Amino acid sequence: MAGLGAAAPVDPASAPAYMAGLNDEQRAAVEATEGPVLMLAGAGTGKTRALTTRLAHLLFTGRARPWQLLAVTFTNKAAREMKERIGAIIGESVEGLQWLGTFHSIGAQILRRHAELVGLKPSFTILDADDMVRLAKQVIEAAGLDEKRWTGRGLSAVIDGWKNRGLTPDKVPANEAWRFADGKAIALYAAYQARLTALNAADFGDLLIHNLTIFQQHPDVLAIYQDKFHYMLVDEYQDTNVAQYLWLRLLAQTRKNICCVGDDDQSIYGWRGAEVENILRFEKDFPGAKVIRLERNYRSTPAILAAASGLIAANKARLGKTLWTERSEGELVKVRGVWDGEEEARLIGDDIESEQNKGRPLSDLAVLVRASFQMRAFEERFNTLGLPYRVVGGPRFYEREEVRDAVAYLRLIRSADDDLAFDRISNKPARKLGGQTMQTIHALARARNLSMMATSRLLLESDELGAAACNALRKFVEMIDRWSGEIDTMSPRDLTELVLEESGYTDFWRNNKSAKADSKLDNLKEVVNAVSEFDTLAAYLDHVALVADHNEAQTDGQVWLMTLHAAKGLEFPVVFLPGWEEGVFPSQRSLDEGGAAALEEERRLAYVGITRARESCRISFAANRLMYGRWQTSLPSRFIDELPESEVEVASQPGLYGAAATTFASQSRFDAARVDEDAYYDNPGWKRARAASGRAASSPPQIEGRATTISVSAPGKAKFEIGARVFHQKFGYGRVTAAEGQKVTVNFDHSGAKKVVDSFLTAA
DNA sequence: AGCCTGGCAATTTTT
DNA sequence: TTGCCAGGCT
Repeated sequence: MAGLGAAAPVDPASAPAYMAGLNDEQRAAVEATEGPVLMLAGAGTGKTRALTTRLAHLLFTGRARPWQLLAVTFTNKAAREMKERIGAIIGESVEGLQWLGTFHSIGAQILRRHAELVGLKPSFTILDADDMVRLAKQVIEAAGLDEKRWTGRGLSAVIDGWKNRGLTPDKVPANEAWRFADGKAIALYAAYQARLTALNAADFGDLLIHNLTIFQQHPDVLAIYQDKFHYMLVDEYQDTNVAQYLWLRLLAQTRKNICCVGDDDQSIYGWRGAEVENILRFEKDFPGAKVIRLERNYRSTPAILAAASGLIAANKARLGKTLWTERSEGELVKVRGVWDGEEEARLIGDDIESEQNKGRPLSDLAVLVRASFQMRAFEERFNTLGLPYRVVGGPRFYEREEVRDAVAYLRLIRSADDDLAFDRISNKPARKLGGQTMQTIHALARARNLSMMATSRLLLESDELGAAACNALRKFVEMIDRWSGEIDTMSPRDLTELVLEESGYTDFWRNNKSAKADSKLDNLKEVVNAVSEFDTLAAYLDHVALVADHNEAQTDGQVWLMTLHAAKGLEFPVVFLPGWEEGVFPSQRSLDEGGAAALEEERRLAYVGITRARESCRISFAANRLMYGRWQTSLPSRFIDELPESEVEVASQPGLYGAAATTFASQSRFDAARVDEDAYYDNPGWKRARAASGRAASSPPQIEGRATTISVSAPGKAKFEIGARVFHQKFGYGRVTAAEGQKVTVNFDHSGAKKVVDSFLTAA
């Protein structure tokens, strides 16, 4: 984006240089400063640019000072990027933009200032997802429930769901109690919150929920912030949950200068509480809102855009946008069917090598999967080919055992009441504080409602513990006390090094002979490095809790491998989208849990996947897949059917779904096998087929193009009688035990009962 | 305290 | 099939 550099000082009166190069819509989005604005920004339409320019514009024109801008994002990465780009435009420090950050970090900032209003000390600890689960587990244990049936994970999910909706325990509708532990859910939630308060801790959800409580109960405090934030900007608005929505609405109430940016078609976090409804409803929530659509796409070829648009058109709940581009024709979207997952990995591996031979850097290529278990096949293939690849996501730095342990020491030093930290490291490395002693401490702590550290001190004054335990505990407590005493005298880095050495924690891993020990020690060093960048231990600990990502080395020359979720916001010249099979994508599990709404979300995920591609998008599916150690036959994803044919080039292996269907072109899009699926009559492919054959279709999708007539063979009757001996290429010989349309259950001699499509079978 | 073994489950995971 | 967890064993 030329011309946006730290350019000349700008006279607010003249046409500002930073506006140069913006298209009309982007410019409108920048200039519509007053009142509510919804910026509907399609994939690849220059959203970030419009948004950062808007903020720069507000500053340049003197409408706001940096500290009067509230700009919220979901990720630290987005916040960082925004800061950098604004800095590049205004050509000066962006230090003053203290209210540019994630919902959670801003929520935490506000909460620290008013913590006492919700019963916390300003030094409260921020708990992450893992801590939440542990705490939930303790609550379940304390309630005497069956811990096998009711897990910490389960409870924390329920609580998190309520928090996403802005519900404190007193506000949860009574009829939702059934959600956990036979109606005890709400009481458990209340107990969980009580524990948090006792621990002087807040979980992620609390960072916003407590804000809401404070705003609602203390209008004077709310007024401070309503007054403070002259202009508000929200990125990825389609991903906001109810709590975030309420928070925004409260803050925007008086000045109403709120600009929400998002794309309803890219809402893929519904399962985490995001409400697409928030964006769909914006104009009702903020009367008089201007809606600005960014529809000009600077990223992809027309075929890619048309394929994505055709697909997403099948969704009902959307505001609707039409992406367009000035780019000229490129290659069609490729759809390829293969025999099994291994072959799919081979195909994509070959493609990658051939792109590489054409001189394309590997970092131009990305493989995007629905779920991480799908990555393994590719990793194996890439390893055999010697293709360097890079997995994005996966276990993160601050989720690793050794890192969490190290951090737990620091947490306990900073905040003695942090029982979760106490629990975690009191006997790691082993220092003779075994289960017996811990139980005594737990019991007393619960009875007295004291923290474990406080309880320990009490116990040391008594004769409750045996001499050995007493000694061990005393040593531990004294050690922590000694370190705590150094918080203000030592640098965070020195203190961390001291703690890791003196506690014996480093030795714990040095003495560990397992293969992992080396990398664990490296990670501990990395913690020390990370701490060095902070002036105070407190600042570091907040960073750890809120900024879970850790700078990873920037590498080139590696193929990207990641989930579709992780790919949102990224783009690549060549994108591979494997695993487009019913059950995998759309994920059966999603569909089971969320029904029609979930299907739409899966479709948006597909849309996100396709729109990541700049030049080439290659979708694939396998007819057979090894899942959980069982071979499953699978049908091509309905999303493949929903791609407009004019934009797609299909190259399927012959005979995927039986000998009868060797070429799809003259049959249905792929094979006859799918014809019998009941759902088939409802899907757009069928409707299109009917429309094409001149019969009335209930709602033919409005897809333009050189659509060819699709002839669909009549649903077949079961070809095999129950009891018939059959042969299957993969499973060998077996006997038919049940038949339902073309789905036949066969008891195979060697691999047991399986459901297969009858076209795979031959009489034996 | 650490090791073994059976049972059970198995997306996505911005903070 | 793998991988995690809890409970029992040495």
